[in-house]
Amino acid sequence: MTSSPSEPTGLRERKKARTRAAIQRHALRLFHEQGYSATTVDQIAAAAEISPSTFFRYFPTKEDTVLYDPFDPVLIQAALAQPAELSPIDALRATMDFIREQIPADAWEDERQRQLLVFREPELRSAVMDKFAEGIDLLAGYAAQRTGRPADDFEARNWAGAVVGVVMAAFVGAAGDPDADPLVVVDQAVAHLEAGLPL
Amino acid sequence: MTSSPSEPTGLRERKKARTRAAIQRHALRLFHEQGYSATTVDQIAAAAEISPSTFFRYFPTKEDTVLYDPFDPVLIQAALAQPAELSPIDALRATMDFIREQIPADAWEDERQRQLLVFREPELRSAVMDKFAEGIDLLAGYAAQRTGRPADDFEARNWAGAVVGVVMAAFVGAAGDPDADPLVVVDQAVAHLEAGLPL
DNA sequence: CCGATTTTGAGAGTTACTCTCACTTGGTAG
DNA sequence: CTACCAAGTGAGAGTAACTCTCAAAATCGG
Repeated sequence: MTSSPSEPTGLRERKKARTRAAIQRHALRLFHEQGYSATTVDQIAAAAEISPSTFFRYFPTKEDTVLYDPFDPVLIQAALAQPAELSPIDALRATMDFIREQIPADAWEDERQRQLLVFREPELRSAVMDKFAEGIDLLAGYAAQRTGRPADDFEARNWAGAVVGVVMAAFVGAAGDPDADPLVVVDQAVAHLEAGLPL
Repeated sequence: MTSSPSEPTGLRERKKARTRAAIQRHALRLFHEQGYSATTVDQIAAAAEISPSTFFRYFPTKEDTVLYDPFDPVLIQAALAQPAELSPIDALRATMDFIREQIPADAWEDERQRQLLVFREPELRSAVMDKFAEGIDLLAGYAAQRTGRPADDFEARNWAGAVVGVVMAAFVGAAGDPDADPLVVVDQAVAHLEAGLPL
């Protein structure tokens, strides 16, 4: 498959990574073909040519095959790398611009497919919402640090809640629309938030 | 055949309501005593003196014994009853005041216990987050209606997302603190949101 | 090449949930 | 009062997501 750019790891680790990727790929394909709940772990294991017990060594739950977002760590890295002069919200915007420029279009398309699946299946939706909630903690710490406040500052938390909420609304609203670009929608949402949410 | 069930006075219906309440009561008690995942449906059924299959006739899933919020419909009713002159956010505040005045203290205490449980158990947390997400749709429609906008208005949705996000942040932040009064925390959160989220 | 470590597969066990079927019980009409 | 119907119930079989254990196989370090 895709040749790793520079991974001087042992054969063991490469094989592991390949198996992991294979499981995820086959899982997503099967979910796409038959739906999430109609696909059993046994089917995924069979498709990836591993035993069912091995499946659970790679993914703690069936959900996790879909839930893992490869861009999450990239995004966090980019956010932390923003210049300190920027306000939290400007830093956020700059981070999104970074994504727009750095992520190749086809990878982004895969990611969109994943998002669509995740918002369509009710079982997965709730798991994703929980990830959003985790995002509040992350963003709150980020905002607190950037504005020189204590880590558990109430206003920083509140701000983070509003940002995540606005993003959540955008995603939930656009869940059915396969043509909506999440980045654009989030951009608009953040702008409206920054303007003080005029109604 | 009797086709006007406007009066819930049959012996059958009363028994049903009693069984339902008994299941829920024993479920919550057992969850409190042993933890949520350590409690099996069979145990709940045994405690409520019904067969396991009957359990699922009353609650589609084990989660649902905890997830049902008795104040939800009351809250929605109260929100809809607010005078039209109030801005969406003032209407919201007035609704919370209504709760504060109308809900008896002991019922509210039970509700707080339930909330604590729900935010502590990771399995339940994600389900609750999904309920929050549903809240966005509800609030968005509410705000749109109050400001004379189309039901799917972007800014109304966005506003709803921010409000729900802020509330979510408050709850998640106060999840571990059994002394925090949710109403007070939400009050502060909404005030900060209204002030434009200064950081 | 050999011994230690890691990874894997087979299989048994638990639990949430589904479905079917026969039985009982509450409500009602004659 | 009786006979009948529909609703509520329990027993039990079945499925699927996990969990755990143990032994075989692959990989690695020396």
